[in-house]
Amino acid sequence: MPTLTRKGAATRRRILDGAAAHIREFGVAATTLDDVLARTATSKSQLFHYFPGGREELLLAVARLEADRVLEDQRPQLGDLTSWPAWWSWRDTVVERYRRQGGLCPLNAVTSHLGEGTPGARAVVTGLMGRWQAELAAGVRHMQGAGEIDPAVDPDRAAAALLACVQGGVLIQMSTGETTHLEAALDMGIASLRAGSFPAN
Amino acid sequence: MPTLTRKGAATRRRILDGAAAHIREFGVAATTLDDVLARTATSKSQLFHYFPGGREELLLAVARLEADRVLEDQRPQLGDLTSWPAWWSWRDTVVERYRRQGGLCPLNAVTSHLGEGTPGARAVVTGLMGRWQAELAAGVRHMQGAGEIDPAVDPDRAAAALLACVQGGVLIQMSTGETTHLEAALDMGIASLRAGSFPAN
DNA sequence: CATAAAATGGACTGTCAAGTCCAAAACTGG
DNA sequence: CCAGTTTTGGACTTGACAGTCCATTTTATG
Repeated sequence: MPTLTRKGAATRRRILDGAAAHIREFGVAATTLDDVLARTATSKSQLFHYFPGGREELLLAVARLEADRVLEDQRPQLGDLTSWPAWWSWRDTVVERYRRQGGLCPLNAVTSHLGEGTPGARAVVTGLMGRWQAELAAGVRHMQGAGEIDPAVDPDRAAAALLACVQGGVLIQMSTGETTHLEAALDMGIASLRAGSFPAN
Repeated sequence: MPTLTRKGAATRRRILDGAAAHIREFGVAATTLDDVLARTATSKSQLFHYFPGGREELLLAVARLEADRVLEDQRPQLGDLTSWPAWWSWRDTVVERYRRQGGLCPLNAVTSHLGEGTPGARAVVTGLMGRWQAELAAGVRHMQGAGEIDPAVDPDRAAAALLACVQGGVLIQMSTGETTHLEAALDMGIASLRAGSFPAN
């Protein structure tokens, strides 16, 4: 594996960012390697130099990039779910983030295009879900510690449900273009936490 | 548009079913027209005879097929949400349906491959969501009529949240292979209905 | 400045799959 | 059985796009 010079690292990053941008704009199917090259003013040999695995490796890298972005875009609210106002503030952040993104989810697009055959693609999504759920669960535990949530609630299960609310809301937004479902589901999820109306198991 | 003879209709159906089956087995990306032809013992000219729009039209037809199947697989429970046991029974049906399907959703796969460019693809999903939500909302209204759900709850909004729970649960199952999230979200959703812990707006 | 390693340009190849075409066969209704 | 329509076979065309290759330039380092 060749060591990257500063220039090399910059080129690699340019390709990666360009690919991500093009995908966000036109979708995965409509993104060819040549498109990326044209947009980033690079050549084939460069792309294959930095991504020896070709298209697949590049898409996977984009997936990782987008996955990281998802959590970053929820900072700092996601890491600070320590009061009801904080939960609502997180809710608003999420809704706003996806509203801005418009009815399309680059991460879902990329992984669904990489498809089942690619073990790496699944891992990226699974990892993201795991981290996300863990942070939500931490928030639930904190609220339990503060006596705001019934201690009988299973934090992981509650976090799982909440995560599903977000995912479902976003998925539906992808076809309707509206965030109505996302908002309704989040509101219900948080209200449910608060009311302690979670089933025990 | 030529009128279909009995034989022609049979061939068309064979192609459609074969395409759907192949997609469920290998995914959209790994499904070429030639694959479908081989599996269904038909020829190119037949495929283009019955699906003049080619691949895109075929995929759209598959999407419609899968969309219909989604609701059908929830019968009769979905249409009969008239008591709490009925709601739980519906819940079990949904979970079981997706467990059987395994971690992959042909409908999502197809539409995400058709991508944004295709107005028809969106319409199929939007239509499905609309019908689904309407049936859930009807169930909520019925329960309100029976005095089992707080009349202050907005049935459409509650149905929207519930639908998001299902979608999110399924989406997560696509990467984890587990139905844990789906179950947690559904349990929360129904419990929330029952407890009347829905936010008013 | 010399040398090796890394970076770059871009032409070239091979493959694969969508879509076209026409002629032959089968079916329909009278 | 006949004329018209639908159905079928499968070869052929076309285009696109991933991936290869090698020559050249640039950069790092002692």
